[in-house]
Amino acid sequence: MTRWLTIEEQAVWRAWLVASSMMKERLAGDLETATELTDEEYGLLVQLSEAEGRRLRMSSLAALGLHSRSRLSHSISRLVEKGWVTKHPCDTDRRGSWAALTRSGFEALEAAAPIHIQSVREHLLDPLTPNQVTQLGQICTALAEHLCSIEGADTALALRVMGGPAPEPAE
Amino acid sequence: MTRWLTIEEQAVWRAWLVASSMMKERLAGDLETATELTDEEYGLLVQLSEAEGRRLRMSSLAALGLHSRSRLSHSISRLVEKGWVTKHPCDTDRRGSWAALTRSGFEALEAAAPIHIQSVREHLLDPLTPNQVTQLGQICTALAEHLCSIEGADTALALRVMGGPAPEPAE
DNA sequence: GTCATTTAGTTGCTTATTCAACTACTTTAA
DNA sequence: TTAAAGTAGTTGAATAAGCAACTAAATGAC
Repeated sequence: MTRWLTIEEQAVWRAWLVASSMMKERLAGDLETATELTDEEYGLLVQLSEAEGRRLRMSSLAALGLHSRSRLSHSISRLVEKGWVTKHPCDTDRRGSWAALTRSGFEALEAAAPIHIQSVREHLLDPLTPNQVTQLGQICTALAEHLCSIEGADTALALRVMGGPAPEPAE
Repeated sequence: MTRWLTIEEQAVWRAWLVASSMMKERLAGDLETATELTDEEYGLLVQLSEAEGRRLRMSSLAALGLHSRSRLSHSISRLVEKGWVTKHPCDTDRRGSWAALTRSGFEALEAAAPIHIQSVREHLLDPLTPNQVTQLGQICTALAEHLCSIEGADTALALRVMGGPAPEPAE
């Protein structure tokens, strides 16, 4: 027998659903109207920008984000065409290849970051009390841990890298 | 000047990002492996099932969910082909049309609902303490209100209808 | 060493999503 | 009453995503 959701549980679930989908749309919209990057591109470039040497193996990149291998391959090709990423072979494993952020990719990212940060503040942080922000962090961490444990993913890694904020203007 | 995110703020944002995207993926996955409905189809059928007469105008359906008009049109066509939805013209406004849940659509939904509920419990509610569930509800409601107010959408409507849980086995 | 297996990544085909243009009807207002 | 503007919805072409088959290299078993 199915244990139905109570009214309160339904309300929580729906609020989550609405908030998370609207948030995603809104942040993507803000980014795409104010910069030359889409949300997806931004995410990939951020990952690269934060990696050592501003480059990552395709497999690492796929493991981090939520891209399938195939989608990643397609997406990166587009980024290469736009001149924001270059690819070069890996010499310790000749099957592999590196995707590296170019100067111009980095610049595009630098230009987009303030918009994105502003958007996160405005739509996620500012509407909540400081207490709620803390609570939200704890809650989402718990959820992420649960979800990672289920699929054997590494939470620490996921939380460290995904969709991060800013390209360190870096040395 | 950009006001950067603090470490704590970054952590909250990333936890949110990871949790919401993994949640979406996981729930969709659970549904699609255990039922004949995709996540998107489920959402549309739920909306229809909860509407009066189990039917809605295309425009209402578009306004509720996050589908563009065009996407909705395509999606509904597919549902019609599968026999889960029928369309008929609206006689008070001859431009308009109704999308109505069929018997077989309703049955598909009934079969899928327990899976979905179970999934929501397992991945969203159960990993949290009762307190956290309450907090999450308040937080997401606040966020949804903020986001709705920005784009002039009706929060009450969004929270009432979107992505709901169960087809009331109904009279 | 050599054959089977696994892993890295790409490619092509199918399906889905978006965008812009379009038809048809309603509403407004002169 | 008729022209202008707005609204409901669809369609078709272009782009993106997902799936399965594929190449090539590395690993592991014997």
